[in-house]
Amino acid sequence: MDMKLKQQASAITELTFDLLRCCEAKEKMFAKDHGLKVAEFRCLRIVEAGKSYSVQELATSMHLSPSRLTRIIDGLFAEKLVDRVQSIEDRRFAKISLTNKGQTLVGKLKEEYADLHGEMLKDISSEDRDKIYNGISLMQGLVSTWLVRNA
Amino acid sequence: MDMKLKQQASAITELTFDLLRCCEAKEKMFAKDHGLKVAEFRCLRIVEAGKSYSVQELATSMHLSPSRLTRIIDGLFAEKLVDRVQSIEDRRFAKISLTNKGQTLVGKLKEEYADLHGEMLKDISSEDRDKIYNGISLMQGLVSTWLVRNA
DNA sequence: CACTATTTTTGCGTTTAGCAAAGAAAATGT
DNA sequence: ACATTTTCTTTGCTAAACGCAAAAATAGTG
Repeated sequence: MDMKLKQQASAITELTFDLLRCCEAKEKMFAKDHGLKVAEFRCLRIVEAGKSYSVQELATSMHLSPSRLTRIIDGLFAEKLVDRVQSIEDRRFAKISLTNKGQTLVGKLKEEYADLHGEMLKDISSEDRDKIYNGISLMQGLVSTWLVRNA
Repeated sequence: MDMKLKQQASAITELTFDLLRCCEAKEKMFAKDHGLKVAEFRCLRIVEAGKSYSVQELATSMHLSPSRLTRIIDGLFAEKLVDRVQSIEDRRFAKISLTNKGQTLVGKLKEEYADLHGEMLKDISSEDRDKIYNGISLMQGLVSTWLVRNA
């Protein structure tokens, strides 16, 4: 009886596809409104204040190539949003971290991006919000492990 | 007490963001494996056999500009996957539809893309699949209406 | 110290995307 | 009837996003 699975898979495929398009549009709008390129916004969004990252770490967590990350970081560095120093222990490594200016911006960015989602979520019940959280959480886990196995 | 909302919004923001990156990687892999550009796959995925579409229809449903669509269709046309004819009633309109070759491909594409998701979903319970469906469905609706209002 | 492995950067080509202007056809006003 | 405006698509141009392969720099190893 995995007719059921097939049907569910089909529906979820369709829905995820649509969600993706919408969220991409949403990200693009948000980045533009804040004077950032989409790639820059995506990168800033994952660096935490105080921590430092290698190019590779950022690349893998963004699902991009290291060379691509070099370019994105170039941009952020030019805007003085991140520092880039050679690691002392192993000078092959770069250590990328937020400048003060970067920290301020990222703080604002995260705040406002969450607010945007708050705006979307404010008219539904708390239970429905939990349903969204649980559903997306499950899906994210599945896609993520699938990717690891198939990449 | 909309502290709760803020917290939920924050968590959903984070999760959606991660899901997005993974699904983009997934789409890219799938398109590449089928010898298609990502944009082409995305376009083919929304055209149904037997129907015909204007450039604008495709553009809006893909959240892209008409000019971008012209180029994507150029590519599909060159590969003889779609036909492009002038509408007889109003010759400003283009009527884009799948060729036989296109129909065959799209059928296979949809089948295999759903199978890929079936593969991901096969090890969880039917109830959890419903949770995913419900969660993503809710979210998709919210983002979609938000976009309409804010674009 | 030569050789190999790792990390990042550079050069280059491809893909994705939109804007503004042009082109073509229909609708509208006078 | 025909000039004007509107609508739909395409073209020319530019920017952004991205990865591959080679180079550069450093570390580790026989």
